[in-house]
Amino acid sequence: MPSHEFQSHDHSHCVSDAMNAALLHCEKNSLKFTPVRQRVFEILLSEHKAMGAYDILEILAKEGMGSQPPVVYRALDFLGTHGFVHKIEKLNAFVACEHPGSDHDPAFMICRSCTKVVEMEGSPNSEISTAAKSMGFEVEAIVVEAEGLCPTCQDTE
Amino acid sequence: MPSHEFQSHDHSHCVSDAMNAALLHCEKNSLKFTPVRQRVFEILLSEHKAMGAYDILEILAKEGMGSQPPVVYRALDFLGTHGFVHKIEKLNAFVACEHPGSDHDPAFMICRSCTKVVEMEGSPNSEISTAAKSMGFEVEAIVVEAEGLCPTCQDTE
DNA sequence: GAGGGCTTGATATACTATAACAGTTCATAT
DNA sequence: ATATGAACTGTTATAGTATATCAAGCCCTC
Ligand SMILES: [Zn+2]
Ligand SMILES: [Zn+2]
Ligand SMILES: [Zn+2]
Ligand SMILES: [Zn+2]
Repeated sequence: MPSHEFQSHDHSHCVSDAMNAALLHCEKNSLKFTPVRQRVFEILLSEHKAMGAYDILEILAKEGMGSQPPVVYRALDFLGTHGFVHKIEKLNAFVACEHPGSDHDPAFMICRSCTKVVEMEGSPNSEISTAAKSMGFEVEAIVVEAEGLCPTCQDTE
Repeated sequence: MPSHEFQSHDHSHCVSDAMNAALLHCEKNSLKFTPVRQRVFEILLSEHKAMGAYDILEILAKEGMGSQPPVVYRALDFLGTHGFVHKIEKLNAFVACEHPGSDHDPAFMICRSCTKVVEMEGSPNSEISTAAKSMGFEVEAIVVEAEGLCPTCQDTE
């Protein structure tokens, strides 16, 4: 399966896989996957792009699901806590997780041209953990965000 | 020299080394290291901690060096462009660079307890670059920020 | 059916960052 | 020496991101 998310692909699978994983996980852990939370997750799943909280809020508001910031921030907090979405610190924005179910420190590639965001496979940060450990630093979470050009945008430059 | 910046150390060396390197670099490249820029850099050098733009601004204002946000953001932009300071995306805050002179993608350790921030040696992100390259992604800049507990704060927990 | 925990609604506010324009300074070119 | 222009600073206004707080509703359970 070399088709990764920068290339065109059957995106409906991304959506249904992620949503099913989330539904299952909430079911198993008695988490309340409420309409607002579910809708925010759907919105983030619609594309492999990061969205700002206020962009999401605007969509929610149009649909009559809450029009104030705390609504969306609370939903994002829930989704983040349970690993369904990640925050992209560099962009102050949020993306749906592409590796649902697994507990992981995500690492991202952000295309500055098409603005797509893709999660790397396998959390390639053992090197960082090692470097930190060698200084006696105990790592609890790692932010890794690579910005640049995706394969498609390199061609069309 | 295993004394790294989480431990107590002769910090005046950090300050003077960084300031000298900056002065030299500006001299060599005909950059205008103006009073505001120099003072902002000094403020960031005073501790190995990240400071918010408005924290810096507050100090500047007390000293009569400009009291409006653009003043500090412009100074930070200059200092960042020329590699004297880095932004910590996770904190929306800024730190003085600990490896002046070298052009580098920084990588940080952030202690959540004492809030000190230390730059790792050697930009340990070849693993990430490799992973990205294998997907055809061309990396231009990398954010690496590890959050956790520094050696000192692990003991006192 | 009363209590308690969690979710949502709503208001207000805090925090972070930039746009735009005016005034100054300083180096350079005529 | 003066004009020109680029870059820096001052200032006002505004945009964008995030949280604190309190009130009201829902759901589970005891
Ligand atoms: Zn997809
Ligand atoms: Zn993920
Ligand atoms: Zn020091
Ligand atoms: Zn540095």
